[in-house]
Amino acid sequence: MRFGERVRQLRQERDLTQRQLSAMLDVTFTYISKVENGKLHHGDYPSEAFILNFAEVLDCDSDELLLLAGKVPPQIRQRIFERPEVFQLVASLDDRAMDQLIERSPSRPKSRSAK
Amino acid sequence: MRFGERVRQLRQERDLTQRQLSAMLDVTFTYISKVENGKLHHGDYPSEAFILNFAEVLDCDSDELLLLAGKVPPQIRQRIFERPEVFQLVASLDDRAMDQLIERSPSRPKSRSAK
DNA sequence: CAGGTTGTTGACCATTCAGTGCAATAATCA
DNA sequence: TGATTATTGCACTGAATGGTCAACAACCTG
Repeated sequence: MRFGERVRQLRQERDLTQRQLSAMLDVTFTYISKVENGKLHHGDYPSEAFILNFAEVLDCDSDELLLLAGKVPPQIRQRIFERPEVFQLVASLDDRAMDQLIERSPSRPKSRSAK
Repeated sequence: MRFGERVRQLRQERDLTQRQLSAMLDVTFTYISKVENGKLHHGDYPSEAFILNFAEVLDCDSDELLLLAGKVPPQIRQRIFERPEVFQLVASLDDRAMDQLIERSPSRPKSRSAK
C-alpha cells in the first residue's frame, strides 16, 4: 500500500471530498489530489508536519502514515538518540532473530504484521 | 561531547589544519571552522553527505558522528522500514528492559556505553 | 615586531522544499 | 444534461538548507 492510496482510503472512509479535507487541513484541494496520486514534483511525500496534522484531524495512526512516507516516527527517533547502542544492536539482527525478540517480548504484539 | 568538538578532536589527532581538511573534503576552510564551533546559522549540523564523507576520509565511525549530529544512521533507518513493529516495540521499552535486551543478546556488546 | 599560518565571524548566495494559485481537462453522479 | 468532484501541468513564493567569500583576529616563529 502506497502512502497516497492510504490517504485516499482514510478520506473516503470518512466520506470526505478532497475539498472538505483540504479545508480541515488548511491546504489547497489540488495539493490533496497530488498527495493521493503521488504527484508532488519535489519529493514524493508531504512534510512530517502535514502528516501529523492529517493523522490528528482524521484520528488515525500517525506512525503508519509516517512509515509509508519514509519518515522515522518521532518516538522511535527520540529513543534512538537516548540509547543508540540498543538500536544498532537490534538493526543488526536478521529477520529470524527479530521474530524471536518479538515473541519473547513482555507485552507481545499479535505476531508479525503484514508486509 | 558535542559534534563539533568531536570533529575538531578527530582532525587534530591526525595533525591536520582546517585548511588541509577542507581540501580533502572539498569544502571551504571557513565551513570547517563553523562546523567545529557549531556556528552554522541554519541547522546546527552539516549534511549527512558531509558527515559520511568526513568519516570515510578520516577513517572514523560514521554512526558516532551521525548520532552526535541528530541523524539516524542509514543501517538503522533502513531496518526500521523493513521491520517497523520491531522498532516500535523496542522504542517502547524502558531503560531497564533495554539493558536486559542487550545482556541477553547473542553477540553481546561490552555493556552500556558512556552517555 | 614583522609576517606567515591558522582560525573565526558576518554577510551573502544558490538550490531545494513545501506548498499555492490557476487554468484546462476529465471523470462522476444525479 | 449540468453540477460537483478530481487530475494535472506550469509558474510562482517563502522559508530552510548547505554552503561560499571577504575581512579580521589570534598565534607562532625568527
